Amino acid sequence: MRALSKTNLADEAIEAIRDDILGKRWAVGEKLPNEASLSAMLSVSRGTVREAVRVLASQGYLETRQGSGTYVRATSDAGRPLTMARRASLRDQFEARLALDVEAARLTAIRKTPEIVAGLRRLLAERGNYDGGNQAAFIERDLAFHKAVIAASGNRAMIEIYDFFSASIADTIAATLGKDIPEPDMQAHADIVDAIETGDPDKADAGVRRFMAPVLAALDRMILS
Amino acid sequence: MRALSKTNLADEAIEAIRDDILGKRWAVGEKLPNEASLSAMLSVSRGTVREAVRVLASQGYLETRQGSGTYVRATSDAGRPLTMARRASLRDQFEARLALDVEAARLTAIRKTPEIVAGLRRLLAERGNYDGGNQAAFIERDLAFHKAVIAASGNRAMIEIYDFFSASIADTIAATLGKDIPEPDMQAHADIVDAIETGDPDKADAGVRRFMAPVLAALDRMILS
DNA sequence: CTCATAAAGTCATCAGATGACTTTATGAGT
DNA sequence: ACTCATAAAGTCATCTGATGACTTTATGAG
Repeated sequence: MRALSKTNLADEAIEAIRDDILGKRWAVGEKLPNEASLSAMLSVSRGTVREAVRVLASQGYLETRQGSGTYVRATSDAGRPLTMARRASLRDQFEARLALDVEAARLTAIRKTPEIVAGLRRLLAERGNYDGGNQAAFIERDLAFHKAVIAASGNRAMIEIYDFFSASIADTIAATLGKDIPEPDMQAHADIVDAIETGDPDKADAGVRRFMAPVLAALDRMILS
Repeated sequence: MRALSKTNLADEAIEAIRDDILGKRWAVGEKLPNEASLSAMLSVSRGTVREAVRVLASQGYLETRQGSGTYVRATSDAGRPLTMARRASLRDQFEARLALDVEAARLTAIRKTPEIVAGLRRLLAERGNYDGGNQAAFIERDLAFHKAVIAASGNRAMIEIYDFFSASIADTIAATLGKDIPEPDMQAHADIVDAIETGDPDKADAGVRRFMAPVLAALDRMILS
């Protein structure tokens, strides 16, 4: 390890600056030295410093304000763990997805509008029941419904994470499991929409759990067998 | 929306190039035009192109080989959404965290062992009540308890995401809010452990919601004021 | 003391040049 | 013809210097 940087001053600059951020050399909100100073400190040109700073800004560590300076936005390493979350077991991923599905259904039940309910009913109708045909297409239609529920919750953080998981789950299914997906429970799905329409978070909650339970049970059977 | 880029050619360049990558303009492994050409295409200087390319390389989309060229490494978008989740509002982040807290408490109630319960009680005792002292330290002790619940659930995916959010939330609080954190509800916390001990998922669920409700309410007040 | 204005500080971007590395073309020797 | 060392061309890596735009601070008149 190490010493793998023959021609890459910018990457070294990135590491040096990130280490200082993680090492709390500058507090959150504090201003970094200006580009000229960093350039001198690291013994690289201003252009190289700019490339490093822009990468760190794109990763959420820094924030640059023209005319003012460059500031620390976060001193944590968050964001990196997520690639690990994707490597968790499929069951764990489904369980995490369930947590989001439940909470989003609750929120949507509270924040619902007639338009939202109508949209969900339309998506559910389009989804239909699995007729034995193109499985990938059906999964996509099913996912469109669930994403719509999440989107209707209005919670951006949950939307992003759900996207992350659904993509990851779809990949895993395609790569490892193939056909053995449990039946989709149309009635449970319809119940969820009904609960949202009547504004009952607990019923929406229960509906989500009901439709997800057989999926998790099926996964458990696969793990045991 | 859009047209929010007064002084940020590099970000526009990043988007333009990423869109072309996502739009499969160049296949995986294919070589991009050289820096001078990209510079001309986008009507920006080479330095700006380099900043954009380096960001995309740091995100896994591109790979540069000195003397050879710049190549497409991946055309998928997985992993990117999470950086966006961090930019969601603090309330959204808390709500997402709640989803995980609830589900983890449920799972832990089902999968509990005497050792787990004892560990949680110990952490809760260490946490204590907020005595007006070092706030950051208290938040850390509080977080240690919640993380232990998540860890006890045994769900790796949720552990990783929780880490992601708690770090992000801690940063945001430190940077923007300062002192106005709502009271911690010790009784609700103790109730959670009790519910876990008796193996009652619904009670654990309710306990989590009870302790989190005032936090979300406080955030709503801040948004309104 | 207030506030408009000037000055200084800093990031954003550009242009040109040199070095280092990779790929391709060349051509002598076999 | 074929091989292969070498030259040439192409490309990224980095540096230097300069100008514009924006923000913050200092200034001074009222």
